[in-house]
Amino acid sequence: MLSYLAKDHEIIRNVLKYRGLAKLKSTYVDALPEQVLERTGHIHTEYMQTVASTGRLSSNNPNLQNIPIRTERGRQVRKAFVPRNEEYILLAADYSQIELRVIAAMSEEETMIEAFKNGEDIHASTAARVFNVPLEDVTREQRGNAKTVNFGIIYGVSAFGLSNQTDLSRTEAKELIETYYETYPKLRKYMSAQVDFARDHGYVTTVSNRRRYLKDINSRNTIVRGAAERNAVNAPIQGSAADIIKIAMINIYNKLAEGGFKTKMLLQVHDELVFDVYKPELETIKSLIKEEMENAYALNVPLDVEMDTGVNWLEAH
DNA sequence: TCAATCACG
DNA sequence: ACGTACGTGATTGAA
Repeated sequence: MLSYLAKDHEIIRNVLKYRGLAKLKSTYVDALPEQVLERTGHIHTEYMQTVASTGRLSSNNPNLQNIPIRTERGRQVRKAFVPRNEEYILLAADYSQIELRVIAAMSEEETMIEAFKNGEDIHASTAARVFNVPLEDVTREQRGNAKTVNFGIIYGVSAFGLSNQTDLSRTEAKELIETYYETYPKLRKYMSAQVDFARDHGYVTTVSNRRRYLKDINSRNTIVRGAAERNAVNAPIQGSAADIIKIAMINIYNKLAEGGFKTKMLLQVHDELVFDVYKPELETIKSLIKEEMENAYALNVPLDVEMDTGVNWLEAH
């Protein structure tokens, strides 16, 4: 509501600005130095394996999966995460668009699979198709709207939700969603098949057969049932991505141990792994990690991993 | 103890 | 007519 009103009132913009700064100060700047363990000189997060209903990890005490990156002041916090000493460098390895690749693979949507096989910018590619323009004529706005739909689809967005998230009217949003499904017809089939499966069985599954039970899937309350139906679509996507990165983590852990490497795996942030790399091992480690992450699980689309190094976590992105 | 807010993917 | 995009954790302030 305040974001909505901000355009008309300076005081509301200032309230939001203050809150943003207060958040950074209380949650990160003040709190994190208190979390340094005296014995090691490091912050030690705790990973929970049985909290998130989709199979993701969660992180607490402190949460290191929500370190700021979206604002300039927030990025200054991320800079504080550094290698153990000057003989080491941080390496961040991210799965590129893993959830969209998973939904493309599970739905066997050929057009989207082809786009990934060709190494296309999926949001631009989607924009070109749904707005029916050549790839090189896609505007920033069109790509932005296509990106919002691509993400929204994974969550089961409505025309109302999409219009709130973009500058499109409800009617335009509805048309865009319809065109999207005409562009990627197997996606709609897949989503409705997941909901049907959930109605019959009471659960849905990921690529490695992790289940999420959906007790509300046959509820007579349309609101409650609608939420369960979105869960039926989203959980296999988010959960399969979680399965894949967990397999990669196990294989990387074993490879690091077998190879007697000094490099250590430090953090997991859902589609990203962060390593403290012993500099002489860097080139070996980079190819090892890329190989293990991209081949952790064979889908009918390629997985792509982007990596970068830096003297701090911000620079490694 | 809970809801609201806001940090992340 | 209704409500309206998934998954988390930390902090704050009121109940």
